[in-house]
Amino acid sequence: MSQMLQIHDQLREMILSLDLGPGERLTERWLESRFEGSRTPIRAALVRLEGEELVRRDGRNWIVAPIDLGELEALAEFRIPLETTAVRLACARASAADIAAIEETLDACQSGAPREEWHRVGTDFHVEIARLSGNPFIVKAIAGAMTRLSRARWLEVWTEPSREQAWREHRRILGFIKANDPDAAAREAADHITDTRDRLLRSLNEDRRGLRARGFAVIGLR
Amino acid sequence: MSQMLQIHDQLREMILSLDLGPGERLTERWLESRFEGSRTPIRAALVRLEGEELVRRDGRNWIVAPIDLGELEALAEFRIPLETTAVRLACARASAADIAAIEETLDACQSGAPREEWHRVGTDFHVEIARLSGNPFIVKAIAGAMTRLSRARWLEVWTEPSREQAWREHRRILGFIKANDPDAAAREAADHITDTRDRLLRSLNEDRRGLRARGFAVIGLR
DNA sequence: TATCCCGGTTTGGTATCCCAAACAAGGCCG
DNA sequence: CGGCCTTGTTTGGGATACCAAACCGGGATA
Repeated sequence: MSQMLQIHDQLREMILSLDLGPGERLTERWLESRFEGSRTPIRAALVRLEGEELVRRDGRNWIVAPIDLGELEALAEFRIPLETTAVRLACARASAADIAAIEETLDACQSGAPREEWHRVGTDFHVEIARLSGNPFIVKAIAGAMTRLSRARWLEVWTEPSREQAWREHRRILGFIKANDPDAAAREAADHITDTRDRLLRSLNEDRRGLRARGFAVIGLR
Repeated sequence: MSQMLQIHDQLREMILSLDLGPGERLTERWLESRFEGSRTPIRAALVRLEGEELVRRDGRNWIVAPIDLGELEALAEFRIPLETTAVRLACARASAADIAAIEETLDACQSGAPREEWHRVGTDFHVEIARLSGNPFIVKAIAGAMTRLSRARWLEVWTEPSREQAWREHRRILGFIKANDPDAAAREAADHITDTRDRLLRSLNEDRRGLRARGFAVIGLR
């Protein structure tokens, strides 16, 4: 693979895993030594990441895109019509095998699994469901939304019950798709998005102090 | 403005206006002489345009993204839930002044206006409506969708009646928002998207010969 | 002591250079 | 005569060189 793509992927991973702090400045020279490549591929990777809004310009400088917790509401508002549409289409179009494959990945994530695993599966679920819709625009839009959500979800304090709750909701959505009940699936999907948003916001609100202590500027959180 | 952004904007314009044919190869050296800049900013512009899917890689080469007329259905399917949501939100959130501003741009486009004007206003309308929703994710998604539609709409043979029809539908959507009737606005918006898609597909189907004559590969058109 | 100014340093923006791989054309061999 | 290989050219990928602007810090000054 080209060096630029390697750098892009690594940098992306570092950003999404909060290895690089939101708002942190990135100098091309630092990245140059960090990745042992010249500025050319680094620059390309940065431009690419800028398109994904994971990196942003601040004047002439590059910075890791800050997390704006205020956009969590807008994000849910955006996801609801898309995901309800996605599950409706999935009812009409998904094959039993596709559904079974998603069921398997859900089952593979047991209570004991590491947090990274839960995080990834919880995100991928929505993208995979979107894929069942067969509509590439919906898939890309949801994938983008989940990416934007991803870092905020790392900030959340995950309790066992809330984790189980989300898992059950995923399971229910999938069940309604399997049962070919588009209305119920859509209702369940919308509720799930709302619930998840509320859980996330509640957790962040309760943990404001903890967030600040960990050095996160809690911006946009009402 | 930086040279890279100038190149990006110009190239983007050339692509969207079909000045550069879909599928046409772009060599960095040609762009270098065309824009009288070095390869560095040109490559950055290309990477950026790749993110907008206006340019694509074909092996090691850069090409102008082909038009896939087969995605027109998926595009409508994607837009309907988003735009119905947008108009609903607009009913709740838009100020009279915002609505009036859009009305004005509609009125400013009279029958005698050049085709470019109609094209632009017809595209911008949807983005402006989305903006009334106050949700930046919806705005960006719809803007992206309209960009993807843009080139296909240039291929359409525009008749005076169909142009008037679209204008009336825009007017009606706006009217329902103004009247604060979200259900009617949503229904109208969905119908408009469906109608527009059908008009476009019908026109392209009837004009297959013309398209081929103009050198367009009619791919993905059922 | 607070402020302003100035020069040195760092940074991103651009131009060039080098390279390996892809490509195309021409010639060689079967 | 046709297919294959060779070789010269073109292309994109990466590295480096150079520049102007932004930034920073220290010293002079009010």
